[in-house]
Amino acid sequence: MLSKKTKYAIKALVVLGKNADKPPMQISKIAEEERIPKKFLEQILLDLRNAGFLYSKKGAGGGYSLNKDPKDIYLVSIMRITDGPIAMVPCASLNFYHKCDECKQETSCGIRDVFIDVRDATLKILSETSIADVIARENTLIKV
Amino acid sequence: MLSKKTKYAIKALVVLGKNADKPPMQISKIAEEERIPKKFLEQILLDLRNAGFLYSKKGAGGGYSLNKDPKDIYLVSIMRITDGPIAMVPCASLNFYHKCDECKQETSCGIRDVFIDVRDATLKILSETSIADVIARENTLIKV
DNA sequence: ACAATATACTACTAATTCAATAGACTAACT
DNA sequence: AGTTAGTCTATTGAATTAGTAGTATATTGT
Repeated sequence: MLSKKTKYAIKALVVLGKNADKPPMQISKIAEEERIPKKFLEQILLDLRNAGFLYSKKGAGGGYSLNKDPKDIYLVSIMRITDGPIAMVPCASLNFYHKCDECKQETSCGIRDVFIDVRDATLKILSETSIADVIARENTLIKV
Repeated sequence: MLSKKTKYAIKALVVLGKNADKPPMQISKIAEEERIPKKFLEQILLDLRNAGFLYSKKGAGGGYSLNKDPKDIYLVSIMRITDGPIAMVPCASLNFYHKCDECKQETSCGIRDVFIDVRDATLKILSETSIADVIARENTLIKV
């Protein structure tokens, strides 16, 4: 399951993506619009900022805005910041690899082999889908 | 992430699949071979038994054996018993659907739309891969 | 300068889930 | 009867996740 943290992160980035040409948006406004606990969102946006996805400005008239083109923010990057690994087993993770405690010989593990395939299939989608794509999908869904 | 419960379940089924033509295998033996805490494995095997995948026999000479052909036990079925949903968001789940608390209009949610694709990609692999396939993969990996 | 606004940062708490353990019970075989 | 092995329910402990609190810092407008 996706953590709420990740879901909130994507929602916030989508909102900020739609807001791209306007002045920065405040945490409280994003929180209200997306029904996200404000203080929790605050932490999430901070993580995204520290990872270089967001620009922030303090003080009156401040807030958050995207620091990149929505086309260049892929879901996989967000998920790795907020949730960590994409793979369902640690031994199949590219960026967060570690050995399974109980595993005897990883190289010949059939489970790992299958879940490497699952990881690749998931990764293909998540590394091809950007915030701009999510927004585009929403627009399509609304029209239909 | 896959729960340890699911990982242990698959490991146990693989062992039992390899043991298919022999007398039933005891929990303690499976636990030892696969380095799984015995009492925990006990519960897992019980779940799999209650779901119809295993046959069990009490008393001396008893133990567990598969109740189905390893070809007919798909990873997706096991995961749904031990972990529940396959999808990464509840609103994209086929068998364990429920609405996201904070979601306003699900039908036009871009996140859901993407994660339905992820679910389908995952599902394709997991519903095509059986215990027999996992065993076959292991054999191939050992040979190479 | 000062008040108001808004993010930055750290620490903490609550709730939930996951992993594991314990123990008493039932069935089967010798 | 005694031993072996699964059945079943409850409980505990650990880890993770979700959310809250409070203080510090930066920016703007008057």
